[in-house]
Amino acid sequence: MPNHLDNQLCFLLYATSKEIIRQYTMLLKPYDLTYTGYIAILAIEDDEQITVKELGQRLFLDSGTLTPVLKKLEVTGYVRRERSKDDERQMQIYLTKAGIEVRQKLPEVSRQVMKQTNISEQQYVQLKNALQDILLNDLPIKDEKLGK
Amino acid sequence: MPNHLDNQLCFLLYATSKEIIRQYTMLLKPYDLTYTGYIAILAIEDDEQITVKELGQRLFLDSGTLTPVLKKLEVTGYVRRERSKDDERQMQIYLTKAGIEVRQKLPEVSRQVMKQTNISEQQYVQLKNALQDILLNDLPIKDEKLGK
DNA sequence: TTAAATTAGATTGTGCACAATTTAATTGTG
DNA sequence: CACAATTAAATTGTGCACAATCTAATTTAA
Repeated sequence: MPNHLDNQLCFLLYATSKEIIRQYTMLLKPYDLTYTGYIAILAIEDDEQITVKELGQRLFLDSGTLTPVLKKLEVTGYVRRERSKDDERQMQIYLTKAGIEVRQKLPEVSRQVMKQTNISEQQYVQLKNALQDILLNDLPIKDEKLGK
Repeated sequence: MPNHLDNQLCFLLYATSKEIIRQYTMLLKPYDLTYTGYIAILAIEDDEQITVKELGQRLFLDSGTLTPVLKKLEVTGYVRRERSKDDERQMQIYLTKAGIEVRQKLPEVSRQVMKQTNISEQQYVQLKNALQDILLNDLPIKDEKLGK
């Protein structure tokens, strides 16, 4: 790697993240899912109704990103979107039967990517902790979301 | 974090990477640089002529991403682009005087972001090694680029 | 040596990310 | 109550990423 980038943690994060997401994207194509659609479906529990705002908090994404993703998931048939009766500003999102079904198949995709990545259990844990620490420091407001 | 995402290394990589790049982006605005422009300038040595292809190998980016970025850097005045005399298919990219000057100021940006991140030296090294290992496993062809 | 294959870069199309703005609904306050 | 302030989602605009295609230049091989 080039002189001034090889010591840059950010560049490594950026490149590694892109590469792993590229692998997910390929494996998700058969399900007609993008990576963003994938994490959205994972973040919604089977029996849950969730607003765009709360989903955005879970995924660190805003409505500008989520609205088109959720609309596409709706067209594909994995979620439904309904205006909340209580508060007409809110959209209630929930999984359809097809969404619940595809959600059950997704851990296998994750397993396949992790297999290719081929890191040790120890490194996995270290990496997870280090990344959570960084997110904690950079997003102090959202501490509670990381379960710390 | 939501049940099924909190154990997902990929999601942590993705979220952390986005957050750190967002911080870079804010700090780079005064220099009229995006994060992609920033890593491009870092990857070009002061006295170097480099092709789009080789720059892409250093940055893990293709011409579809780099061409518009380099064109914008050219308009801003940080690089120049010239067709190679030897091989008319190649573009030779090199830093202008302004590019060399801004490049010298960039380590300070990186230092500021790392300060906010507030991770220990030990974690920094662990994280770097773990990420390099993953990139190595996922991009076996490009091993030599990681200096391993 | 020239036609086929390869290569470099540019272009096109899709899909995020995210800031900023807009719209509509709700809440808070005098 | 009325109206200002706030809020949720959608919209708009910019800038990547990356696959796929295209074009032009170069290389290979019959």
